[in-house]
Formats: sequence, structure tokens, C-alpha cells
Amino acid sequence: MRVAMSSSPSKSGSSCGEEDTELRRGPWTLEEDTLLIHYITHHGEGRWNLLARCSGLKRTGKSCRLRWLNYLKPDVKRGNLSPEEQLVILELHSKWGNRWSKIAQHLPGRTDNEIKNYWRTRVQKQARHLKIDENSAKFRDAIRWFWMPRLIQKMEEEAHSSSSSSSAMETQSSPPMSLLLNQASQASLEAPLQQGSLMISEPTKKNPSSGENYCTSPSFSSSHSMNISNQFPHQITEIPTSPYEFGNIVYNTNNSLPKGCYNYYVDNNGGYDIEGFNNLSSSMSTLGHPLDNSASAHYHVTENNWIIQGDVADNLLCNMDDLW
DNA sequence: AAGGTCATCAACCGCCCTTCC
DNA sequence: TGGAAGGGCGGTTGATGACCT
Repeated sequence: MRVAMSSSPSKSGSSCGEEDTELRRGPWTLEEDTLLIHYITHHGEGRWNLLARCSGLKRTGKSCRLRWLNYLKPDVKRGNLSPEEQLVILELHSKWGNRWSKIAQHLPGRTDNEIKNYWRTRVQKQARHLKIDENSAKFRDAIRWFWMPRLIQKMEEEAHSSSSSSSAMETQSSPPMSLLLNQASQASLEAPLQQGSLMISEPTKKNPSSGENYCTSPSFSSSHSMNISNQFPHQITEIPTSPYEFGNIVYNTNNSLPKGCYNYYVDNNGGYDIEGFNNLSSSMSTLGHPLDNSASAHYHVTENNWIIQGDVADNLLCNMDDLW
């Protein structure tokens, strides 16, 4: 069937009277919204073409459905995506690609359209800025190694700020983080192309590399640990065997954490810049860092843990607050 | 202040699958 | 069983507002 966006009336039988000759298009008016809400309130969802005919709306069934699902439905969330939600999107997109509706199932209140728009306007934009193919392993690694840790950092920051202001409020507003991440983890288990699961752990107290207590920037009392189980990521090329640095960012491997763990440590500084990221990216590529774009080799994450730490990373990385 | 550019997002399009008759 | 209708999904477009010069 092809829904003709034309003025031709429906051929199917209908008890809802005469059809109009002109179907409306474009932005919905308040009157149309009210009409749609009123109709669905009394008749429920579904049978969208019938709804379109019977409600008096001069819209196609598809248009009505889209308007309801993406905008009018009571449980649709409005406003910016939280860092937790962004993290889930990044994680699930790495598994499923552009399966927006499937990803949306794990983000209560968010629509596939919203997630798709987010990806196109934010994520793809960064790929363009970095001059990296959005589908490349390099870009996926950039997301995993820098942007996801940054989101985790923001989540921690928000958790700290909300806990300091009101623990009661936190229990009201924070559950989506654990909920969503659990869902992402569960989704990973269900995914046919399973590449890993994702969870947020309690802050690690020790630097796994040195065994010493790990200390981030003064304004941030705990490090962030992101554990991602094995089989992930599959594109990464080679692993450094000893710590090495870029500016104040240290890359390290160690075997002190349980196999299957994949840890990021990010400091609390923001204010990154695109150029810095590009420099970092190219530097890492020359040394065979995961940002290397070679797809021929495989990274066995079960044997390694990476550390990224520093206190003036703002000179090296993108400004995540601007990016996201 | 005005015009140009860019980013965002609601809405539409076309394809495809499922359900119904 | 096959065609029509209903509905879902990913890709794309265009209106609008923010920002810049």
C-alpha cells in the first residue's frame, strides 16, 4: 500500500461520512491537536486511517499517528536528552546501528524520531567536524574512548550536585540512569550481534596501573569507571604494552582488574576543543592507539584495561558541553 | 537593524512487513 | 491464497529560530 499524499478520498468503506478533498500538510495547529487528543481519548489508538477520517482531521492516518506518537502522547518526554540517555544511545547505536525504534524502546518517553534527530544533528556533526567518517572504526572509537567517558563524567557530576542538594530529589530524578543502563545492558544480552554490555560501577579508588590511590582533579573527588564486558570493541587495532602520554593524558594497560573490564578514567575538566581532539586523534593513530583506523586486527579487551587520565585535558579534547 | 548562515526538529516520503478479508 | 489496507521504520526535507556579520 502506498499512502498517497493527495486529495483523493479513501476507497475503503467508512461509516464516518464524507471525505474532504484537501488533505492538510505541514505543522499541526492547536485545533488539530485538540481534535486528535479528543478522538484518541474516546476511541483509543490504532486504526489511524479510520481515525483520520472519523475525527474530522484533514490529515492522513500516518500523519495522525506520527503526531500522536512523537508529540502528543502523554508519556513523551520533552527537552534535552540527559547524559544517561545519550550514553545509552551511543551504546545501543554501536550495537544496532540506525535501528532507531529499537533504540527508542530502551529510552522510555523518547521517540525514534527524536533519537534519530539527535544522532544526525549532534553525533554526525562531530564526525564532520573531525573529518572522520561517521561509520568508520575511528569515529566509533572516538565515541567510546572520549565521549562516552565524558558523558559518564557528567552523570557523576549531576549525581553529586543533586545528592548534595537533595537526596530525596535524586531518588526521584536519578533512577533513569541505572534503569536505562540496565536496559542497555539487557539489550546487549539480547542483541544478536552482541558486542558487550555496559554498566556504571562505583568509583575506583586505586589507579590500577600503579596501585596507588587514584586522584582526579581537585574539584572531582572520584574517578569514573566504565566497565564494558568482553567482545568489545572489535575494531581496535593494537594495545600499547606500557603507559604512554599525550600531554597530560596517560594511556595505560594493566591486568589488575578482572578480565572483561574496560575502564576509563577521565578527569573533571571540560573545555576541550576540536583541534585538540584532531591532534590527539592523529597522534594516537600513529602509535597504534585504538583510534587507529585499521580494521585488520582485533583487540582483545579481556586482557587489558586502559587508563585515560589528566588534569588539563581541556587543551586536548573537544568541548563536550558544546558538542553534546 | 538587516541579511545571511547554521542548527534543530517536526513532519513527510517511500519502502517494507503484517494483518485482514 | 492473493490483493488491499494498516502500520512501522529509516531517510529526508523544510520551517523556524538562534547566531553571526
